[in-house]
Amino acid sequence: MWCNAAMGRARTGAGPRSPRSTITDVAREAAVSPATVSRVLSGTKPVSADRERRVRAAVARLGYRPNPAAQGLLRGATHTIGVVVPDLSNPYFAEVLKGVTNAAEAADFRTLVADTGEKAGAEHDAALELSRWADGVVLCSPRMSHWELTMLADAVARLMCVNRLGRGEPVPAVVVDFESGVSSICRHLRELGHRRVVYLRGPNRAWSERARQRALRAASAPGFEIVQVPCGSSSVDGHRAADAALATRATAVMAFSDYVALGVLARLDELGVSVPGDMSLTGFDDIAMSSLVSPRLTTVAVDKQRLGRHAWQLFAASAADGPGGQVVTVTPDLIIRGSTAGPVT
Amino acid sequence: MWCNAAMGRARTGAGPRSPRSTITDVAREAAVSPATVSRVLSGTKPVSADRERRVRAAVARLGYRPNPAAQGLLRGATHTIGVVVPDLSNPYFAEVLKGVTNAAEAADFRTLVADTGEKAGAEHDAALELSRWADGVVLCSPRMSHWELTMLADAVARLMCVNRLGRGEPVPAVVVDFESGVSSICRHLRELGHRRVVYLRGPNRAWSERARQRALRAASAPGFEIVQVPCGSSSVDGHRAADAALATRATAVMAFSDYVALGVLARLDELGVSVPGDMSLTGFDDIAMSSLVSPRLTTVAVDKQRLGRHAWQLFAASAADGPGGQVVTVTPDLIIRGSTAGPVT
DNA sequence: GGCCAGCGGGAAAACCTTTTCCGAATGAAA
DNA sequence: TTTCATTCGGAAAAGGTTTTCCCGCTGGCC
Repeated sequence: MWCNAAMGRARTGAGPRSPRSTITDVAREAAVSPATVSRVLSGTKPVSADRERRVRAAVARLGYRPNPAAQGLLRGATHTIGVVVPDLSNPYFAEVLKGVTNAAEAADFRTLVADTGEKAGAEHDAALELSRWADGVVLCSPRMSHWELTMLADAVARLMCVNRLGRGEPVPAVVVDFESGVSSICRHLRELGHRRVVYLRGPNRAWSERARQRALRAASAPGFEIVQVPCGSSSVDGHRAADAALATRATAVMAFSDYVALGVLARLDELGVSVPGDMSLTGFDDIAMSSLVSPRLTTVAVDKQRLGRHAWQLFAASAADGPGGQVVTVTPDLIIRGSTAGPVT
Repeated sequence: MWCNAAMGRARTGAGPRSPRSTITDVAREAAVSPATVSRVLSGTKPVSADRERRVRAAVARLGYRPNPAAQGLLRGATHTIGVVVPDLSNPYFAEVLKGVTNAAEAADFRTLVADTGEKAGAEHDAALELSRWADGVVLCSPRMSHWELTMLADAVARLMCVNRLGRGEPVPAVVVDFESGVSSICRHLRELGHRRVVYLRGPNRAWSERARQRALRAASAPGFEIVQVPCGSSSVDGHRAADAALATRATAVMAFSDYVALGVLARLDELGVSVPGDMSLTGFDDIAMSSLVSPRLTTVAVDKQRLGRHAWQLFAASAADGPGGQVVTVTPDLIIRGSTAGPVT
């Protein structure tokens, strides 16, 4: 199919530098009007068999493909969705992006991506810029202020959030039920007999961190003490914070994410602290690597591509309905592996 | 800056559903012609101070942003670059994408992304589709046939490859010097005293695998035997292939990639085989996780974002020069960590 | 004081596609 | 044979921006 087009172009001797052929060229070549070419290609209205054949032949011969800018201009829509992520190096966001991209592709949409380099200040502008080109924008774990997000929602017609949910933020969102995840972990550790555990905090500005805090408050009780240590969201942060965690004399470490947990695990290994013998360890997210390290990491599994697919569905829904602050919640599952055990007594 | 625009829009009471304001609206608001508005915004020609002030005020009040489709239509260029990756879940490709995106952003370009789901058959069509929208397309580790690539180069004006280089493929490329990397690993293992090592093969269709094969042929010699075992490119493949590798009675395993090596490491751990005590292990790429596992992985470090940046530079260069089959080679560095040691004798 | 140069600004064309509107032609029915 | 209905196809407008072309005005120089 496509090879006809390519070969046709090659046969004409037109190099890739030659200006792309337009619908008018095709029309002239097929001795019909541009309107007829458009009709054949879009199937809007029936065209006589003879003309259709001529048009298809001309299209193949010239390697014609409609100019999307012109289509976009006319339709007022670009068939493109934008995704803003804090950091493409982070597999979590890459997976969400993949989920969006695959869903978009299936609907014949393109995906524009912007990487803000973890700078919260860049998120607003990136989204605004993307919204010029895209019909809608997905914000991945945005750290921007409530105020900025509200402004943005006002400027961008079809805005969706992943893992960010605010009261009074009228933005459709798909969120992981962090509270349920953290609760499962707490319950698991308590049932194992832990009485004093340490939690390594993520970035304060992250909405997901605040959600975790709510769950921690609910879970802490007499006989189950939770000590907090500031940390961050990367494995390097975890590696650095491990010593402070040890100093708390807790028997288990709950890390903000798998990433952080892997950093902790590496540091504990360096220090000769056995996991789970001397110290239990849990993560969050279930990234691919977590089942490949030793011991395999007890964590909470989130289907990240699914988050992306849901975000796409919110986008698709926003075409029909008005802009409703619809929320999809994805509940993660506790995966008990080898990094947790009862405390040494 | 941006908040003026947003607030202006909010102040007018125009919801996000209202049609976007056009240059004509701004012109009417500022009591000038559309041409003047364009000139103020682009700085093409000087405009009197008074008019300029009026135009800027109107732009802010209406929250006007030029329609990129119209600009693209007129300029014949979209200020967009496309990137085709086999799998966004693979951090290697995500990093390359990040490199391209960041460089593009700096030049005020947008980035379109397509994920082919590791299906070689989808690459050609994805690239062709992206080329409709983008001014150029970067192909990441394409597995398509030589023939398909040649066809594609003919149809897409500004095509660049990452980690794919063919004689007679007139496509600018940035490639890792796999042969140098594999040679370093072989030399390292031989110096440690290994005499019989196993290589876990990657996908046959991958160009990088063929480059590795050339280096292996050059390195194999009497007294340094290289046994090959088919494997694949994922950690799951490595996990599966570990048993076959053990059966070869080699003293070291060279994996196709870090990913594969991590799978091997996990399997060896399950089997109670000590690394590097009983078996040495090497990877390729130096992904983030490789310095976090225990033992830390001896590997070859490739700066993946740099690959992306170089791809961008090739794109930028292709604007000036004609389409030359320029090639940038990035030489990776051997990183000796804890997973290699002398063989047990 | 008159003429020329230069500058600022507006009108309009061009970019490419889709879609509406209308005309023409063909077929059937009266 | 005439008329109406139906169908197919072409002409043209619209969509938003940039840029060229041209006009008018002002300032300087002779």
